Amino acid sequence: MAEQTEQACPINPVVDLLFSRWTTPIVWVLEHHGRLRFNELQRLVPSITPKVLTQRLRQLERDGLVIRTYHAEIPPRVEYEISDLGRTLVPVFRTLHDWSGAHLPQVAAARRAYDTAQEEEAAWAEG
Amino acid sequence: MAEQTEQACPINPVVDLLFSRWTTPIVWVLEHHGRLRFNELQRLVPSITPKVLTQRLRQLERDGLVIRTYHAEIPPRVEYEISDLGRTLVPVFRTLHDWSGAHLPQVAAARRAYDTAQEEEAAWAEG
DNA sequence: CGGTATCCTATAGGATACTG
DNA sequence: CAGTATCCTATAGGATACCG
Repeated sequence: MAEQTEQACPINPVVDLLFSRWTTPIVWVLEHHGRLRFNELQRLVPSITPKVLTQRLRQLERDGLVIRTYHAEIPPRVEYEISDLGRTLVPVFRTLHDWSGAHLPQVAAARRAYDTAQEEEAAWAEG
Repeated sequence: MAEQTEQACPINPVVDLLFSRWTTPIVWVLEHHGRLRFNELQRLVPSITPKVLTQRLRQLERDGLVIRTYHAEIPPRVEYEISDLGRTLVPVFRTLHDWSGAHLPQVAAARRAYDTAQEEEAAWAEG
């Protein structure tokens, strides 16, 4: 199935890579705060649980977007930072951010229009 | 939670809007084939079930990215097409596509490196 | 400190059958 | 034709507790 979906939409692989849940907040925070320790990340990415944070960080590390550095001290210290490859996402994120600024209000308006149309339709069906 | 995640990452809303599952293939196909009927869409978006296709199309219609036209004929005919707002996504998708071409190979290489490192570590622990 | 382990639930989404 | 309706399952992810 994945292969066929890929064929129908060439950006599907990059969507899976970059926009699975929690990945953008983590990359964004690392991009803006530099090196961070696990607990700092957990504080800066609100309401993420340690389990899920670990999962996503491992995935991002494997994908080469994030670098994990383990310092064998007592107590142990682990630092996460964005990689050069991860930094190539900055213009991508800016594109998305720009699109948001320009067009999210239109989306909000479309939703309002759709919802009121639905309500009117329901009211009409009612009586 | 959604609000806090938004604060941590300003592109989170647009990610939720554009990159929830199935939305990019649908928008992509509509963008490249023009007007399509429900069953044509179902054929062009491989392996999607009618239930899920309906759900996503309703969402895209509500968000103003897709236009649904109902022709009250027998048999009924419904056409879906991308809206002007939806067409503003073309440069966004191109950005993602360009990033893929430039950097997905690096991601693949990073994964191979990570996996072989893991294997070696496992082999070393084994003896 | 930086995670694991375990358990649990909620939701997305698949399969199948049916209908105005 | 263009969907609904129903049932079902798999997975993501939350809560909590624990560990080297």
